[in-house]
Amino acid sequence: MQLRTICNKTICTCVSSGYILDMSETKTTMEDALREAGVRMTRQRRVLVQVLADANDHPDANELHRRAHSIDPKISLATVYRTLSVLEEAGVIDRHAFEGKPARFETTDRPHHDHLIDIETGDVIEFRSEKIERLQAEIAAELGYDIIHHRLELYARKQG
Amino acid sequence: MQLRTICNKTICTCVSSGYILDMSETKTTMEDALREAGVRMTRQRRVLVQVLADANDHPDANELHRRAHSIDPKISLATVYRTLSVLEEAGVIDRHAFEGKPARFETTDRPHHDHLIDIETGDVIEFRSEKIERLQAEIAAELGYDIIHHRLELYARKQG
DNA sequence: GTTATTGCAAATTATTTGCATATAA
DNA sequence: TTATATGCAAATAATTTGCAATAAC
Repeated sequence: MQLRTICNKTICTCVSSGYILDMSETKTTMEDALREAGVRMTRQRRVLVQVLADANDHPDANELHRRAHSIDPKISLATVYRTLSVLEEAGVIDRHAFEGKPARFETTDRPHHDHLIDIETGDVIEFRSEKIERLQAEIAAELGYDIIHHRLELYARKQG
Repeated sequence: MQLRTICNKTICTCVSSGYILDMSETKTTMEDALREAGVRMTRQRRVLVQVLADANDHPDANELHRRAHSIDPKISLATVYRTLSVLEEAGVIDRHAFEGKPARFETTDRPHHDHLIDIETGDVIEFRSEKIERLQAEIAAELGYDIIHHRLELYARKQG
């Protein structure tokens, strides 16, 4: 299992594949995908895409606004929220609503994964289990359903 | 796999154990547990415990208030919220925050289970998979964590 | 009798929306 | 040029809280 620690906020790990990609290309890829989807590229959207591509944690709307604002003060929180919905719609970001807390976002450039949340610190660790993925699909099928998406979160405390 | 359908709002199933218990005793059990925990039993709390014990779906605070109110109009929404926190704290109910929607509650009298949410209708189906439970614990352990609680939700659409 | 709980209304938090103006295509 | 996006401020939705009145133990 590969493990990557980034600041004291977020840890990214890829349990099975363990591959890490070049983030510098993420922004371009996202913009391409957005044009593809017919999304009008405004200055504000470009900034937000930038901020999201650069983020290696799971920031919420407020934090994204803070970061975007420091690059270009001409960007409002309302636009951040509206843009996040557009980007989510276009499939370039994922929205996670962890317990009670405001929604947090991340780009979809890495393969699907689930999250372990450190309940003491709020840190987020990403992981992926093929077995669990498979079992989920089996269960849904048994119940006569197709999974559209799912959410697996482990709220945990460091051992020892 | 056992399956129990209740109104067009919620379906309860127990994948592995499939046991169904006598709900008429749930209220007494809850009140006992609460006294045990040193929780002062007010008229409002008794009503809410009643409503929760009778519920076989996953009502939100508003709906619980509606039901409680119809038994005893002298109960406010604020008290419902406050009581729900007390009951959760005491471990007699679980709080679930499904995507975006307000939190929904259920008694903890049945064994732990996860949820499949029908994204068309909002229906909730309960299921349990020992294998997934085990895998989760293994993953957390591998990352050096102990799971305090977790959340697995399958957002799905009926087949065909 | 003392301390915790209630109801009410006001506050808070996260997010959304209406509308006049600005901007991408 | 024409539809779409933006900023601002006000609206909404879910939940929480302060405080004086009330009820549990």
